[in-house]
Amino acid sequence: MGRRKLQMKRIEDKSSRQVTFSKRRSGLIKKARELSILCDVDTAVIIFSSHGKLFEFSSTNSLGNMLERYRSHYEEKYETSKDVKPALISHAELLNMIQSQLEEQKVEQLTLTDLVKLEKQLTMSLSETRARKTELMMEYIMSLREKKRLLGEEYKLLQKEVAAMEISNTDGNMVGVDPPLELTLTLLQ
Amino acid sequence: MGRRKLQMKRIEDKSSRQVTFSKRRSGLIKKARELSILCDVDTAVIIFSSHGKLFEFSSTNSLGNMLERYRSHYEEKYETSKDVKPALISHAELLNMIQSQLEEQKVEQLTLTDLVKLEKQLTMSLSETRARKTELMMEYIMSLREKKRLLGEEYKLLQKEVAAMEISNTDGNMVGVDPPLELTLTLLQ
DNA sequence: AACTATTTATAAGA
DNA sequence: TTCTTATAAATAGTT
Repeated sequence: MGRRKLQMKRIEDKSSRQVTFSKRRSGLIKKARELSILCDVDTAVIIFSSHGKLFEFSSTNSLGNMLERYRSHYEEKYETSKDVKPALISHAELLNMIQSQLEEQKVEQLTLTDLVKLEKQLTMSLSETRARKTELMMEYIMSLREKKRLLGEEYKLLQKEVAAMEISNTDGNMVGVDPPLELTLTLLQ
Repeated sequence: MGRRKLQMKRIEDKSSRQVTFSKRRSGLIKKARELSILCDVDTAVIIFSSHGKLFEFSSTNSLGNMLERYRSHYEEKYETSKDVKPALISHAELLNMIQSQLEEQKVEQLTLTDLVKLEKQLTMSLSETRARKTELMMEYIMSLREKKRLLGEEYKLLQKEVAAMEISNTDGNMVGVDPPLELTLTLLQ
């Protein structure tokens, strides 16, 4: 669809190959986006330029999700990568930045509804990330709590033993030691 | 490009949504193939229909190759930073979302330069927020460590007292109690 | 980066 | 569904 019909083979002229790459790349991504919106499906596009530069599109909030989904579609065994990362920024902040960036452009073109829609999109993707982060934090905190619990048990055991010694001491003639048994375990609550 | 211009939103009529899906899906894959041939690049497309059926295209022999390449590209990009994990939504993805949201507004008002500036702003703000979160987490972790440290000190004190009792017991005639003093404080490391 | 002549994709109709 | 066709959209070559 241009001035001439192209033969379907590599464009040899480097310059026009680059121009065509740029045009068709954005065209492809636009089509992928439209497909996902119009037909309510998830679409992803990955492009590696001849020099290894990556271009990507995903209709879901992360291309990683698509890839994971793709893998699970075929490979039942896929190591769930735990190296998932915290989300980073509030929606309000993000919107502020976007708005301020656009302020000098055509803010009047952006309705509140547009921003709300945008926020909704961002919210969805952020909430997932946030959930993963919370999970990781909870794991860590639970492991600390467990350590404290174990220590607390040892501590109580020791208390009992000390108490037993005291009793045996009152029966015998032991030199007085006055352990601070009133130490509570509030720290372990 | 048809008899009428479509609104860019989900096609509600199930039948025509299905027809459009079929047409545009093959169109998208055709475009992906042409892009890879004309411009000598590697392209992959993944589509999950609303009922989970997978459609795929890859210019290389296997889509798996593309995904591996994608993954290594991604990991390489972030491998150097140990503390900070990569965001689930990359800036590229974020920009995709923003752009798609704005597409029907006034895209022509947004130059690539604007988007690059926006991305830069986002990047800065993300790293700040990330740093702040790390700070907070560190604070929290440090407070837990402090609690453990205090508890450890009490524990050591108790050990000493028990040891003192034992010594006085060997001097006297105490009934044997054998406290597990070998309990270490490794948990507190 | 823009512009347009053409080709291509596709929405609705048959 | 599949084929047709009017029309929208993409884009090759040009400026």
